[in-house]
Amino acid sequence: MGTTKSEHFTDTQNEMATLAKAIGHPARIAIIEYLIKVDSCICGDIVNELPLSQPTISQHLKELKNAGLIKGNFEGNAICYCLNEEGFNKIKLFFNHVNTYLENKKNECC
Amino acid sequence: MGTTKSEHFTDTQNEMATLAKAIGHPARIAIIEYLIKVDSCICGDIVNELPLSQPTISQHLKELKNAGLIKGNFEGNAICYCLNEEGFNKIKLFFNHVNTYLENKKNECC
DNA sequence: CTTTTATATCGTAATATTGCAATATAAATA
DNA sequence: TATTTATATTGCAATATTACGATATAAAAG
Repeated sequence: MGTTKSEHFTDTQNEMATLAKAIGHPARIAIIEYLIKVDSCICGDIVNELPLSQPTISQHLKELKNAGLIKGNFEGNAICYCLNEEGFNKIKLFFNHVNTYLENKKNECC
Repeated sequence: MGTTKSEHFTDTQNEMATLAKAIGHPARIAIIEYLIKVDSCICGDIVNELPLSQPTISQHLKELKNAGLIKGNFEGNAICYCLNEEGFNKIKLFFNHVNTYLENKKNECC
């Protein structure tokens, strides 16, 4: 009890859920938006941009990285993170599917 | 401690996080996909489609509804749920922003 | 009115997430 | 080498999520 029953769903469903879940926190949205805004890697300065402690931010970065939404490179003693297109492309596939449906759906029951 | 510090983020960031979080569970992905597959409201039959108990499914439907991703109508003694375009349009705005960036980004640091 | 059918809510246990202080690690610089 | 700088990890408390049995609710069917 308490654990998501991942084994009962398809790999695609679990993967999509993992991606969405990783995006499902305002701090992580803020990180993604910041990466877009500065159009460059973030090396440390993100800690000054967010109202959260360094360990908490490090944890959020790790989750985004594990989900495949950002990737990081070592640059001397700093680490640079930027968006990982691969993860966002998977999300795009899912929402393209949803949006195509919504644009063409026939039933008007609700 | 333990609670997301929503008050430190913008309304848009919090709203987007709520939407993504609602999608961030394989059962809720499965519900969305099923709604698309059958191209009609679901009235009870979703309980037979998912490997989860009726109360658990009811809870997942509630979360999708609260997030604005599905909407429901009473049909006699049943309730019919279908996708709510409004919620998905908000998500679309966010990912359009991300995708536009990814297609045009200049820096190649990572 | 009673029973059936469909769905929601309550209560609770198991687990996951969030956040941070303290500490570790590891490269850069003095 | 010692110190500084940047980031990660550990450990823990607070809270949230997931799941389900039991029960409530409410309309339909009998």
